Amino acid sequence: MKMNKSPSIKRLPFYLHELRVLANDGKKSVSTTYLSNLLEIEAIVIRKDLEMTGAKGEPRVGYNVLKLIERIQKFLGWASSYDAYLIGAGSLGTALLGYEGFTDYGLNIRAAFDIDPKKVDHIIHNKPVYDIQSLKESIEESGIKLAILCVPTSVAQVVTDIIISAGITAIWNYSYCTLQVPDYVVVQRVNLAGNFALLSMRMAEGKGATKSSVSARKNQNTTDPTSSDIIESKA
Amino acid sequence: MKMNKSPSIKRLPFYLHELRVLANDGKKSVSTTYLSNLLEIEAIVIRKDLEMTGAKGEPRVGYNVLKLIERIQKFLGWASSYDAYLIGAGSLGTALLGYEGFTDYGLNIRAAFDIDPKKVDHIIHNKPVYDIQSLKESIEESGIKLAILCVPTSVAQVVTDIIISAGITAIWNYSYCTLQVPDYVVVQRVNLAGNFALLSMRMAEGKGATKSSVSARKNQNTTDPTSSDIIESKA
DNA sequence: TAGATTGTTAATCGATTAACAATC
DNA sequence: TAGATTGTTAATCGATTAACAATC
Repeated sequence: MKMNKSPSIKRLPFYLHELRVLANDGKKSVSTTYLSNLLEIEAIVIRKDLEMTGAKGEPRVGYNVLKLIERIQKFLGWASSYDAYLIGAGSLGTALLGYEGFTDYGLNIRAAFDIDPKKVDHIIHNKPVYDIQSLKESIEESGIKLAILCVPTSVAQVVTDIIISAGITAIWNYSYCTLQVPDYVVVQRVNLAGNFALLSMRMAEGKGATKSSVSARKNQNTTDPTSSDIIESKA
Repeated sequence: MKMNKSPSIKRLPFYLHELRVLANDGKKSVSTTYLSNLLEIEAIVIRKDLEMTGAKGEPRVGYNVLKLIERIQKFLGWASSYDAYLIGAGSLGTALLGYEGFTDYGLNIRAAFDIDPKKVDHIIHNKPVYDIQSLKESIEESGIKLAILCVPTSVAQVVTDIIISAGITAIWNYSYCTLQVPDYVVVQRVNLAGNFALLSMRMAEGKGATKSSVSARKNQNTTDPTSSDIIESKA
């Protein structure tokens, strides 16, 4: 049984999302063939991924939707919520503050920190924004271990050093730079550029296909959730 | 020679970024060992990736910085600029409009489209925001082929159908849903959830490492740019 | 020369895919 | 039973890693 494969892990949230929709619709069970059609991922791939979570299906029937949701959530550690601080409430940080989908990941942004006096001590998307001066103290007092880093590249390393010294052990890095951190700190890096690189390569290939030359067959292959656009650290 | 490996392609923008910094500093040549230290990617991996672009290095010296930049840009198709429309100027869309780094990817957002009268016909981050009613016409007239999709999940498919009928052939999908598109349309999907899944799995592992129990050895392994957090379509 | 590097070939590792047995 | 499905085992494919020759 495979235990920790990144491509598989990255696909799990897709299953989870669809399963929640199904659960909402009152569906009791679901087959991998059904999910396969929905997500355009091969059924055998889905089955292998689910195996990793320890989920058990029933031949001829499929998987129990609620049990499967529970399994995946537990496997990902999304059953309970991670508290986090968001650092840098610029345009990207503000967008993330407003992203309600994070609760689906079991992620709870408790507060944001910024240097801009116009933002400090205000509320953005229902989250308090504090002065970055108080960041170290807040981390120490709250015991929060996870930081979402959205500061400019120029200060990313300095801020990183500070938050690590305050007790942060996991960083979701939206700043476009390689952070120097001690071994025990986990950094997960967002790589929008890499994602766009894949898109532009595929646009460039083109294969001469234009709208008019295209067959009318069922659309497919538009999404290969094997890879993605954000970078992770080694385990 | 490997020709189209996604993990490699996603790493290229990292090299490009550092190379530009080096070029700015007036550095003439660079070795893969140097880049390796900077990016925490194995030198042999970098060499293999560069080989893919057709770049040639000089034993004992390294690669010419400017030539390498040119090579990578050409390989990625970033030498000339892609014009794009951004659809949905909500919090995420607004953040992307303000992201100046896109010019580094050869991406030029020409305008945004939204349904909100408070935004329509205004300027956000120096980009005009038009009524989404005029989207179809604008695509047809401008001949723009690339759309950055930031609309709510509930309308993503409808909007997708419209823009494809208007001539869009490539979609960078920030909406969290699987889009149904014809074969000739390329969809690159952002998978923040998958990225966070990797982070939370690694946080959960933990291995009991706490700040105090940690060795002081040189930080490393904090970034493995092999995978990322956004999803791509099949070629 | 010794050493730092590129570039090439082979080996290993890991993920996907295929085949098919088992289930009811 | 036939058929839809899960689950398991083996085969294939692709990416990384290792080893080392070539260069100056």
